Amino acid sequence: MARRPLTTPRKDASQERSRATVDALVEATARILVKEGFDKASTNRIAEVAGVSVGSLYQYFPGKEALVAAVIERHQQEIMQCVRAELADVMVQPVEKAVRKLVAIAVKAHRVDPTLHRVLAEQIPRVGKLEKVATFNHENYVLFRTYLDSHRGELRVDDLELASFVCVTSIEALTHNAVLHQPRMLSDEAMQALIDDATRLVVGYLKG
Amino acid sequence: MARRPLTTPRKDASQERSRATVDALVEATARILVKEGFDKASTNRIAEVAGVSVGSLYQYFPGKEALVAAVIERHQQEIMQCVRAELADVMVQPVEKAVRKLVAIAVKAHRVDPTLHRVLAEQIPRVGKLEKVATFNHENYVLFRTYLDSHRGELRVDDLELASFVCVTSIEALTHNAVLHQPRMLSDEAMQALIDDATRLVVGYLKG
DNA sequence: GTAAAATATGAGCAATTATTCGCTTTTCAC
DNA sequence: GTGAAAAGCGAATAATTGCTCATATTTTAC
Repeated sequence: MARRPLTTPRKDASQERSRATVDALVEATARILVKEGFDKASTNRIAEVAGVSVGSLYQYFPGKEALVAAVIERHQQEIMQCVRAELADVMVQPVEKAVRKLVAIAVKAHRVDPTLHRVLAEQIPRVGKLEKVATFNHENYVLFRTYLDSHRGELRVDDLELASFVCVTSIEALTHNAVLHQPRMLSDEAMQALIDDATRLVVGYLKG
Repeated sequence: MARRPLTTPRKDASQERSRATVDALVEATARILVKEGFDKASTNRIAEVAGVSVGSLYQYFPGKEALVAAVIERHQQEIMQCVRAELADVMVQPVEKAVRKLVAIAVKAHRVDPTLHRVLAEQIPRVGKLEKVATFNHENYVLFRTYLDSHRGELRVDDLELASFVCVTSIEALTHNAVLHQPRMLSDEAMQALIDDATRLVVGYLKG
């Protein structure tokens, strides 16, 4: 078998300068996605906006898809960072308190760079490497499942798998649509009303 | 001002042969979307698969976006055709019956060509002409809002706008994810369990 | 039949986009 | 300081795609 040509794009950036380059490229991709949309995000354009040459781009990313994937990953890291701390103490709360908190957290998560979030949700074709990236929700699902397990006594649902699916899907959809598509719900009072109702929806379901 | 050149793509297909061409193009677009994905759907490829020339394509469609839009429209027509009849009698049912029926209808709707539905939901960037096409849900929203209005007496929600949003969003998300992402729920019993739970979720919320 | 209108063709041009590679500059290790 | 490795450069090339137009075929109307 022939050895892979040396021209294969390398991946790791060991020096600080190169880490800055990688950063600039990801940041530029995000900015273009938000300001100009997905189809304007060509490799040449990204490099230009990042202030680096295309050559450098291909040194760290095999193509545009990888850039977009990096943007998504970074965005999810940001969300998780802002959310992880609050998740811990939800686990030991009774159902009503826990669900209310979870909904609030979901809203908060969707308010981290909502414009980017919207573009990622609406403009990025989930193909190739981007296919699995939407697995974000699975983590939530497992966590919620665990919570239900340990509070089984308070609940009137028998199929916890199904219940987790119902709750996580509903909370995610409600907060997502509210933040990204319902301008009317952006005020603090409106959002509080949504949190109240979403909580009532889910708690009513769980406690029969 | 200069007159638009005569080369502007025309739109209507008056003869039967041309209607067949248009049909073949839309059908080919759908097939490519499903089998090869969005980015493989170039105008040349679409024409090739349809068995017509690119020239003919541009005679009826200004570009690829219009083709995709046509596919979406056709798909929604198919769904509506299969659903409209059932919708009518929901309006006069009491809450529990009505919601259960609505959920069942939503499931049915998502089972009309689910593969295409999935591609349309996940791979098509909502830009340009495709931006508004996702307004599908708004129709559901208005209809449901009307239903709540005329059954206000049975309900324990005060903000009907919010309630409509909560119910429609939840039902749509649950059925969509169940049909398209949860292989485990495809069996008839599993689907019945989902319908039961989704109904309980929404009815519990509406009747306090 | 025949002329006009409608429809179909596809090679080919234009424009865009992805990607490479020979070369320069910077940084690191000693 | 010096050599080697890392990082950066960008014009040039390759590949893809969108789209037109001069020409050919089919249909319609009379």
